[in-house]
Amino acid sequence: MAVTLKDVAARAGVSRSAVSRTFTDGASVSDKTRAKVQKAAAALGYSPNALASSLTTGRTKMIGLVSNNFHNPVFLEVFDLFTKGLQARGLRPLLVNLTDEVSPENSIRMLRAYSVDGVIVASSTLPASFAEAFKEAGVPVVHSFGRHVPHPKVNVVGIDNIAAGRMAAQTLVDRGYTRMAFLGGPANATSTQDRFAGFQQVIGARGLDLTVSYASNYSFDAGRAEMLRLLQAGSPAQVYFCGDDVLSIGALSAVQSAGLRVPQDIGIIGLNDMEMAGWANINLTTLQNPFAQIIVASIDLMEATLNDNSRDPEARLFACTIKERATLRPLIEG
Amino acid sequence: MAVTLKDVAARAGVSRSAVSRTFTDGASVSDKTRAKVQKAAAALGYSPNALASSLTTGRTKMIGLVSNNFHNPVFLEVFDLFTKGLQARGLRPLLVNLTDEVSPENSIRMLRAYSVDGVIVASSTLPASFAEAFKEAGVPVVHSFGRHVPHPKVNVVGIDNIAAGRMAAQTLVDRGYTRMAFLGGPANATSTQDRFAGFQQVIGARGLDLTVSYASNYSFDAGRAEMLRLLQAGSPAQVYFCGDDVLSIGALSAVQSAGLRVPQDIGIIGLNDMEMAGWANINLTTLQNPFAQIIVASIDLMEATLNDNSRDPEARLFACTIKERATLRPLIEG
DNA sequence: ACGGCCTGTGCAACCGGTTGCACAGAGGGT
DNA sequence: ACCCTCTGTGCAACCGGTTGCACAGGCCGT
Repeated sequence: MAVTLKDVAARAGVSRSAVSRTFTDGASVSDKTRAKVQKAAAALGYSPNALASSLTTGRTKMIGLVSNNFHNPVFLEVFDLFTKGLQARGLRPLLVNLTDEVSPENSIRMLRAYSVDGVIVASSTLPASFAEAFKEAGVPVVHSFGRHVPHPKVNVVGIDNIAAGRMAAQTLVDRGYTRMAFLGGPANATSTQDRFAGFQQVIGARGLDLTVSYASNYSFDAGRAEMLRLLQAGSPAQVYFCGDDVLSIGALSAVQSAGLRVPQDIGIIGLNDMEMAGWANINLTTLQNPFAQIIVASIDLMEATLNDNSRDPEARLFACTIKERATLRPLIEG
Repeated sequence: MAVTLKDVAARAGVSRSAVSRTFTDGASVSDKTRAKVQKAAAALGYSPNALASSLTTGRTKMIGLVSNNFHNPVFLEVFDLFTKGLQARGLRPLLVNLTDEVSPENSIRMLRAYSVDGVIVASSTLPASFAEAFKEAGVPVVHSFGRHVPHPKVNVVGIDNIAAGRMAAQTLVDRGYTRMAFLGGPANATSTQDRFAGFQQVIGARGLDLTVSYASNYSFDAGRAEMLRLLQAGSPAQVYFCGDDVLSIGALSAVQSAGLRVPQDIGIIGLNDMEMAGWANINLTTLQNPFAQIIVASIDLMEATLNDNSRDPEARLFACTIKERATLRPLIEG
């Protein structure tokens, strides 16, 4: 059925090695044979079998793209950028949906069976140990959107969550808020903890009011439910720093449902700057997560690790920037 | 580095064939050798190389998942369901992001180089010819979210767009609307054309008013822009059937920005029932696209075609159902 | 004319598995 | 004791490529 090396060799009247060499760059072939081979290959519609060659070269150019975030719309943007970025470098994403699995064993076995060159764990909610298990299995790995630590065991790329917390706090202080609240994502997520730590640092240093609560997960419903609960409980804060845009949008809808106005009665600031945050009916002030930079850096790091799997793991982190829209009261001048 | 068949065979004191046979079901091995092999394999942490075996079996269990819809949030749900569904059957999705590519040649070459067993084209905006090119190249293919035709050249699974258009129209008629409008997606998309045809059938038969316009693409901004234009032009219709939920949400925001109320001043009905449509601050009445069914059917059809690539291509189509929320005036009783 | 070098080619072994075939040996029937 | 069948195993060839090595032949300098 499929046309192979041998067919091309026969038609071109050369050895199989000659054909193989014209299709691997850096190999030495004369112009004459190369021309013959290319003509025969074109006539037969031949293209080399990447998997067969991986058997001897040890490279498949496939990268496992592992994630468990298939419900937060920002991850569609993430998958878009990852697939485009990998394709642009000749790498192929083998997508793995973790869903309910928390232990990495199955994924490791599967991805090794398929001889992926490396694995990118794209998740803000998986623990560091997950990515580390791949490294222990000898698979080059990058954890994207993971927690930043000074000397990580595996490559990690993400935002500086502590700095982001500080930035959010400073933004609110500059606008004259005095009674703030933190409405985090799941309390046990390291990103939540780090953001809160940074937030608290700045608020605490000023001696301002700070209350804390957590949504059960990163979703609209969880954000709305938690904010409704807070409003019902009475005496809400002046402004809420939410763990994520989708949570913010849920909170926003709760505030509006309660007949209160944003930002006049209650302010909201999110984090991520997902596409939807910019929609005219939402117009959320938020900290912009530099997705594109993180993804480029992740792929860079992946390539570097592929070239030298013994290099020391590295943490690359990026700063968020504030994206001013319409859910905070204006800056106080002077 | 990696442990191979040979290592296991040596440790278990059997031939390589024996090892191979214990890992392929249906092969004849005695309980005694099987036990020996499994013990040795476990001790060495062996797992078979799927790509090497594909060389002789001709099956990789990899499926190309090709799409160009990386901006419509419903497709995150689609990818979630596809990856889970494929994984559950032991298939591995190799994700291809088409982005700006419209011609299938590159994808075909690439996917053949990786010997995928089949290809699922998941796109509502690619022409039928795209999927057909895979079939011509000898690759089993299913087009999900494609256009339904009675005798398709390739397997196609999707919704009955004409019936959906009729259902939308009937829903509006039942609520006493008399001046309706169709606010479609891109005018050259077959889904848009079919939905309009069905819509027009019912409206026309009653002699009711119908105006038509198109958004430049399936996005919030396009929906909002088009609706703002319509409102500015004056004398809007009583109700709009939008080509897609994300378009509806854009239109909804435009109506609200103009100071009009939904559904009192203007009604809106969408199509898809994306997660967001159910959010409390949107609450969009819409036709529910049976994603889960479509995806299960697509994978079923894929498996059937893998087992017999000469079977006749088949079209499976599913009906939408109306999801009542709050953007239409209530039903007229009696 | 001779030796040395350099380029390009083919042979054959190998990557990690699978599988048709021959055959050893156990077990059963008479 | 004999023959037959049946189960399980190993050998070796093969899947579609890559690559170390030997070597043919051309070219150069002297």
